[in-house]
Amino acid sequence: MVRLSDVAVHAGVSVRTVSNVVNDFRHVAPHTRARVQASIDELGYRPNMAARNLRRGRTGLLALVVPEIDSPYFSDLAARTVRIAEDEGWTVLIDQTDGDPARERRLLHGERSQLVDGVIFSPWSVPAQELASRSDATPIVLLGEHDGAPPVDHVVIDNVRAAEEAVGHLVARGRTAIAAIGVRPTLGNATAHQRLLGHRRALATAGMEPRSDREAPVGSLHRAEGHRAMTELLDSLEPPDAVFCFSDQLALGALRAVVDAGLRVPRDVAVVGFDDIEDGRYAVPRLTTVSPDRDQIARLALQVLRDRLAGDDTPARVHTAGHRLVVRESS
Amino acid sequence: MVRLSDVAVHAGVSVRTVSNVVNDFRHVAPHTRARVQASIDELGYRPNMAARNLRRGRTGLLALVVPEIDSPYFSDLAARTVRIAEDEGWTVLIDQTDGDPARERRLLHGERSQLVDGVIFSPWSVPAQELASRSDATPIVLLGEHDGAPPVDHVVIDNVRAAEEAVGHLVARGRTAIAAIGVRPTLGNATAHQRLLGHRRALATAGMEPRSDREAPVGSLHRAEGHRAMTELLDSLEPPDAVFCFSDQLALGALRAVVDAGLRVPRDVAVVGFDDIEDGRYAVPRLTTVSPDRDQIARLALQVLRDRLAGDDTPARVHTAGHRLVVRESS
DNA sequence: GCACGGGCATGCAACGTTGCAAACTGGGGG
DNA sequence: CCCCCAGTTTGCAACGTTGCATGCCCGTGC
Repeated sequence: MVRLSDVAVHAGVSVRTVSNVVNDFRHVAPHTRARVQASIDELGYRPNMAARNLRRGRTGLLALVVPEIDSPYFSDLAARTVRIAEDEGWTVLIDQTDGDPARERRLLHGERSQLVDGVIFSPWSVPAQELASRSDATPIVLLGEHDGAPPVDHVVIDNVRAAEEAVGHLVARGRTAIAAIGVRPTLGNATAHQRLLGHRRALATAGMEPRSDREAPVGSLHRAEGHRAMTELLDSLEPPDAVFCFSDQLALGALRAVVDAGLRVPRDVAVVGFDDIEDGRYAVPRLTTVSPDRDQIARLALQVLRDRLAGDDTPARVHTAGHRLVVRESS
Repeated sequence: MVRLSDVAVHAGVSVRTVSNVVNDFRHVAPHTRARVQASIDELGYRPNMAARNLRRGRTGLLALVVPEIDSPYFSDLAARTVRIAEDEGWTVLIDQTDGDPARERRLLHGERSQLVDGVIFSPWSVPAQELASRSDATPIVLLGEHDGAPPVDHVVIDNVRAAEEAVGHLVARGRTAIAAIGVRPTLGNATAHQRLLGHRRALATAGMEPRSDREAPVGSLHRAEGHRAMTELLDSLEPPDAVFCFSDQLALGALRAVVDAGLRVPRDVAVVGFDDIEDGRYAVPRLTTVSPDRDQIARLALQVLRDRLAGDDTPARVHTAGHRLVVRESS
């Protein structure tokens, strides 16, 4: 390992001067800078991050905690976050909870606290009240709503309104038996609840009765669950002619279930998803969906952390990112 | 921030003893351990990773460098790697190159070298010879083959054989005009070349002539390119009746192109992909594909790094993971 | 000619931890 | 009764870096 002192000896300057060159300190004479830089290059010096972090009290790392990195929505979000964070000089560490409450809890309460400067947390099963009782001092920002507005910064989209728009679109298309897939029994996850609320509101606006047998719960947001739920809906006495799914993954599973039942989309059943994942754009038929502004979500989350790290101690706020309904072939 | 010394004062022992408790050192009296642990819990002590890393000379971090985290293949691989690495006490940092040669180069030559203990690198555009000239001492393991067998550890699958099996399957299905999509002009990426080789071999075995107008190059491995390439193939004078795509993403794009052309899969054109991403399992029709054993890939890569960090300095080797052809509806 | 100031270079100390080796304890054997 | 040893605890130093404060040098202005 090459240290600053090695470079200093090689260049015939002090350790401090080498450090000044490495850190682009202003007051370094051009020829000194050039000489030191030459030594750095020749010796192949790399700053020791551990030492730098220790001295600076910052690591330059952020944790992005998601239920699963291999779900399209989160991998897309992760990719954007990594890119945007990099532009601001941060490196992102991705943590996967698999929805495991124990793991979420550990990460929430500071498992990474001395390793990262801040945490972007997408909770799955940890209840809101527990978020509030967090004692760790590392700045954190939550993705997604949580009931009871815990005193933690949030980045959200307007899920109620988005769901309302999606279902309103189905109504406008003349659908009369509109089901929802994606209801979550877990209280912790308010996102599903908000979307259900929007769904019901749109039905109410259209003068339709919400029917609990058309609000299908799921165990996960994966395709398989969408497939299963849709199959059950189609097997019911009064099958729906449209379905609003709380994720594109569910929608793609549902799409497949419609095909498996010998029906056509959108002729027999219209399908709308949520998330705007790439698969939906290439599905047959192309999936109508709600597209959250992920870049804005990532940017807002990073901005919150940046502000908090800069000493901003105003009360926690909720930051709302945009969304839009993208109508394609499936509805 | 709570330090070891704070805990030491609180528990009435030396700093070193607290450290011994934190690190599960054997020779600590049970009652001492209990008392120290109580202080740790009460004060909410968290080890300072920067200091620990500096002292130990290890960070416990690994970098996983992939072209893009939001492509299904890599996000799936990343998810598995993170899980398996965690079991071994490692934390994985995911780096995204976007296929940018400059960024690949930086990461290859040690941009992260003082931050991570090892690197799992999935190169995209950096040529093999440059891999060989790597001077950085951080252990590295490459995913995917590279011509010229540079002196770096590799984890691969037998791409030639896998491609041969895939195309052989199309031959067995009675297809006579079999195209390939995914040829890469870049010399660096030998994977595409290997798959093309397997494709040609299978054709030769079946007594068919390889035709360069049925070997479609692509600019990326995304759906859009698969769509474009397939559209062009279908527009040719003698359109193929089957296509082997070098990735599932390409295959899904191709699938869509067939539908857009008013044709049916597999009746008019059979489609086979490569990677076994989840979307393929739910596509309409379900995609036939080559499924690499990703868990084995991740495990092999981690094992290589573990061995190298333990001081193994035997010559670099090539480690081959398994694969299998999964026949579904698209062929 | 001298004082001053801005640009530049440096020495010292400290960040929080762990490796090392030494020091202490109590119990059993000589 | 003393010594030895295993078990336990401790002090010291060092990991490589950067903040702070200081000192040096040279050019400018009086």
